[in-house]
Amino acid sequence: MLPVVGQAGALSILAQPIWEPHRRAVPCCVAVKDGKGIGVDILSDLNAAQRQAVTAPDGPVLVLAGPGSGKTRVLTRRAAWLIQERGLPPRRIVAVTFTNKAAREMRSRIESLLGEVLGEGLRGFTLGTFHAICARILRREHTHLPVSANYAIYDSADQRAVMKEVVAVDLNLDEKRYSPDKILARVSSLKNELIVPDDFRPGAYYDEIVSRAYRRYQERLVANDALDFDDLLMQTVLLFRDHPDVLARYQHATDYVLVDEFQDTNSAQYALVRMLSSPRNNLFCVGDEDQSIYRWRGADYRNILRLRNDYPDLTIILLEQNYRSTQTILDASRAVIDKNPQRTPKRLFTETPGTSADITIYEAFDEHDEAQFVVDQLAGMVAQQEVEPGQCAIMYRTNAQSRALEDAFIRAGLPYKLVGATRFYGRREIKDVLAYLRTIHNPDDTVSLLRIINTPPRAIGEKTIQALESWASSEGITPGAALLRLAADPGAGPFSGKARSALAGLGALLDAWRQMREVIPLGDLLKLILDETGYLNYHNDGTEAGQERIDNVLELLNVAREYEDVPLPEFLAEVALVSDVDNLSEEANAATLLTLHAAKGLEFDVVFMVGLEEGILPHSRSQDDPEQMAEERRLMYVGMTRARRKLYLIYTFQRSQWGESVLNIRSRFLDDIPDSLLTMARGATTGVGYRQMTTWGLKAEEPRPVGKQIQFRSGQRVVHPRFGEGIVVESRVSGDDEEVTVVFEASGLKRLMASFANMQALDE
DNA sequence: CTGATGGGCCTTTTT
DNA sequence: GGCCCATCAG
Repeated sequence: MLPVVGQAGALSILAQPIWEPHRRAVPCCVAVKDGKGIGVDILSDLNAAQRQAVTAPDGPVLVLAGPGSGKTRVLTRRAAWLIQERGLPPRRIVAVTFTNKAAREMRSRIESLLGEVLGEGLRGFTLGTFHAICARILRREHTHLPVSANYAIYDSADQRAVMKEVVAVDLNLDEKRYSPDKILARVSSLKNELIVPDDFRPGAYYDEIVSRAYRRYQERLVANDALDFDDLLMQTVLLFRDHPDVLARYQHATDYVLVDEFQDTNSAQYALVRMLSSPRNNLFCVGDEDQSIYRWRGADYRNILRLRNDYPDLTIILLEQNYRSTQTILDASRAVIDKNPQRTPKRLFTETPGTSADITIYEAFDEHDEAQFVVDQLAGMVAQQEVEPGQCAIMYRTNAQSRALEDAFIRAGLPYKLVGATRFYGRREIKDVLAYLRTIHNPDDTVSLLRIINTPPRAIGEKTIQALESWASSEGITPGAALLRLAADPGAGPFSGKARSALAGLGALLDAWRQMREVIPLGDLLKLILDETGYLNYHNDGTEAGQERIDNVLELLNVAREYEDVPLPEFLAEVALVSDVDNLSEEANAATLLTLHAAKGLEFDVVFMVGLEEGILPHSRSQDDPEQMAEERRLMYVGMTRARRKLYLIYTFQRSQWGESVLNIRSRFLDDIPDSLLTMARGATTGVGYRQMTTWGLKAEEPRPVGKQIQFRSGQRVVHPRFGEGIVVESRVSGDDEEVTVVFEASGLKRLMASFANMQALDE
């Protein structure tokens, strides 16, 4: 028997006005005592172009805003202006941002701008990411969907679990040949293009598999009462397309739509923006095609062009004055981005002069030297009181690069903030605990149930799970529902004594929690789960890693206590949609380590960009596609333009990648910056290619002669009859021969045996 | 049924 | 260098 619970949450959602978001219990700072007058402020401190944008007439507006040109400022002022000068009620405005953090900041800025004039604050103002806004719409309109109002939001790990089942069980294919991740990537791009399984016409054989997998995957999601990230967008668009009455309701409730980071919208998001803002077409988009870095996620900066075509009366405003960086940093960034074809040329300028000392270029020996250099420079500047640590950032292309940097910071005893890498909400222990909450909330979410069914171990193994699943399916219910039935009627089902008591025990716990959640706050519920499962003790193995896991769970408990009076579904949805940047704390005065992607929209006094090497930035996976290469260049541009006063550009001579040493050539992007804008730090050289390595030849460790005398030394120039000229990287005795590693000018890295290679040493 | 161990893979970026 | 998976002994 299923207990009837969960109505309260649903009702409180339905009772809200159509657009009203849930307001968190966490106090949000409303700067009421701003002292300034009311009304005049909105246009103060704006340049002509910014003012033009803020006060633009109704209808579609596109603001093309270069980095540091006051994009956020224009967006918030526009919203405030609409509310105050045009008298629009906040609840009739929809504003979309790229991250939750940006949304939070925008809200508090508007509130402080408008001050007391807004008695009740921004009540009903719809402000959030596309995903968050869509999640809310879908929950409210679930009757038109195949899922309930309690639907779970699956992240990539959950998606993977589902797709693995699809490939292995439903399609009976080899996971090695048909990687779930690859298929998911295809499915994701199909969803971003709004292509449902029925509309997909596979051409090649592989797509035939994708098509079948896509269909089964969707079926499994529905069976789990779940949607994935891409569904949030696609299903909302489909909902609006197939139910004109629903769309009309939202359109009537919406007078104005504002969109930030417009260059990073995908087809689904673009469709959504068009639908919502129609028929009034009061649409205000802000973006910069040069900062479009999410192509791989379906984003298409050409939406900016589409906007021009779709709205012939589009007002376009260019913001070209930069208020962030020095002239030197701006010139160097421009030298890099100017090489991209097909872009609107911009004349970015600043009134802040600069010198060539603003940009330092450094060739490190390897990633450890690189990290040490960063730490030394940082510590030096902080000691001289030239900069606050919190105003410094170290940026890299891939998360894997953070490790060496972290090590150096730890060894130097310097604090740092790390964005991404092992994302808080991606950690195993956090996912475990959230899976408990998700199962309580929605027992049909089988992915979550399977995650916790034997975590911590409670003697429910593979065999028992299979028995549960087959019994559930014979009864026509989900495994979660089967567990609850077993709790109510421990005699049901075909289970042996041990398995039966284990399953019924878990079912009873679930059942009890499901009833408790109605009457106790979220934090208490979580505490109860931790206590009754012994989850913390499960990780208490005396190791450092175990303690860290416990700390993380306790941290989650703190978060849950902040959401005390928030209904469970709201909490789960919010938690599923938080990004790393959202959690970036402003409090700690420590340097920030983050990927270039995560750096978008942020600014720092001092920026270190590391790993500026061919294969890393630009990434090797982008080499053969000009479009992707253009995106790598934009990534470089985004990184450089984050810096206010000082920019370090760093690359290494050699780097360990995949556990072995690799010799890298410095990034082509560096060579696009005129020397006159740069200062060379020790070790840096201009000019491309392997020649720079001679600098390090002497620094490289001398091979220790073991028994036999060696012929070649690292750093030595050699010539090979077939490969031509090169430089020895390493040479060591191997058996009774000598193994020489050489990087050749023409053909790159080769490993050769001295006795066969017939190489000649060259004199310098 | 669990935990330890070793081999074969990779690794871009994230809401 | 690390993660996931399969395998095996208790």
